[in-house]
Amino acid sequence: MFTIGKASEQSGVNIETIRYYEREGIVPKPGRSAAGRRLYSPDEIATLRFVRRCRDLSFPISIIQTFLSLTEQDDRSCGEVKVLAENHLDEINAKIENLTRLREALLSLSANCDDGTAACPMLDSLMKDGFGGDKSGQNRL
Amino acid sequence: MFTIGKASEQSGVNIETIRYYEREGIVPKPGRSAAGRRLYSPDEIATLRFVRRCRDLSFPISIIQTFLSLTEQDDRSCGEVKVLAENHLDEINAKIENLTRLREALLSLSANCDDGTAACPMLDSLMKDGFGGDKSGQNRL
DNA sequence: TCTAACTCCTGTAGTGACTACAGGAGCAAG
DNA sequence: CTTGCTCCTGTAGTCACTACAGGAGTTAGA
Repeated sequence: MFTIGKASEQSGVNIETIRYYEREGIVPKPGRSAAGRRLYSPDEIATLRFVRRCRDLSFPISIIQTFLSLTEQDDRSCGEVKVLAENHLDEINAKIENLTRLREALLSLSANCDDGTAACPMLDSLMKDGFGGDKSGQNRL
Repeated sequence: MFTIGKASEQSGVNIETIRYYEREGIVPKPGRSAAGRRLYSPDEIATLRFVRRCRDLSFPISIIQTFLSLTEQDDRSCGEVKVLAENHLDEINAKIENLTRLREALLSLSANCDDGTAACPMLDSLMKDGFGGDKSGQNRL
C-alpha cells in the first residue's frame, strides 16, 4: 500500500487532483491508515493512471466515468467504447478545423500590421461595422 | 441610445455577457435611463462588437483589454498589436499540433476496437502498466 | 531525544469566461 | 387593466482543476 505522494508519482496524477477525484466520486475512496492517511493499492493506482491517460487524450471526466463503469461489467463494452472514441475524434477534428480557420483569419488580419502608421489596421478592421466575423460563437477553443 | 437587448443584437454579445463585461470592468459602464436601465451609444455598441470579434479570434480577455487601451492612446500601437497577435498565433499553432498528435494517438488506439471480444483492447491498453502516455499534462485542450 | 524538514490532512476559494436562475420591477400593446 | 416582454440585481453553477491556510503526523539526522 502506498501513500498519496507515492500514488501521485506512480500514476502521474497531481496529489490535489487525486483528492479532487475522490471528492467528486470519480475514483473510489481508498482505505486509511490509523492516523487517517490515504493508502492506495496497486490497482487503485492503476485506475488513477487510466484516468490520467484518458485526460491526456482529452476525454472529459464524464466519459471517463463511463469507461470506468464499462471496465467493471465487461459485456460488449468495446462497441460503446468505439462509439465514444469516435465521437471524441469528431470533436477533435472539428476543433482542428476551427483553429485552422482562425489561424488564417488572424494571419490575414495581422499581415498589414507593420506599416508605420499610428492607427493599427488590424484593430481598425476589428472595430469597423463592415467586418464579417461569425455570429455563432462556435470559434471558442 | 439603445437598451441592452438592442445592444446585444447589434453587437452579437449575449445580454448576460454584456453585464458580465461591465461588472468586470472590461467595458465602461453605460449611462442609465430614469428607471435605471442601461442605455448604449453606437460607440459603446462598437466596443462590444470589437470584444466579440477578438473573442471569436480566441484572444483572452486580458489581451483584449490591452487592445482597448491601445485604441485610446494611438501612438505606435501597431507594433504592440502585432507582437500580441503573433504570440497568439504561436499558441494556436501549438494547439493545432497538440490536437493533431492527439488524433493520431486516438486513431491508433481505437483501430483495434471492433473485434468481437468482450474485453476492449483500447481500455486494456490504457490500463496496462507499459503504456507510454505523456507525463507533461500539456495535451489538455 | 530533540528538532528540522517533509508529507499529509481538511476546508475553502480562485481560475476563465461565461451561463443560468430567482425574484422582482418597468414598459408597451391591445 | 391585463398580458407578456424586457430589464434589474445578486448569487450560484459550469469544467477540471489549482492554490492556499492552518494544523497534525512522520522521518532522518545531530
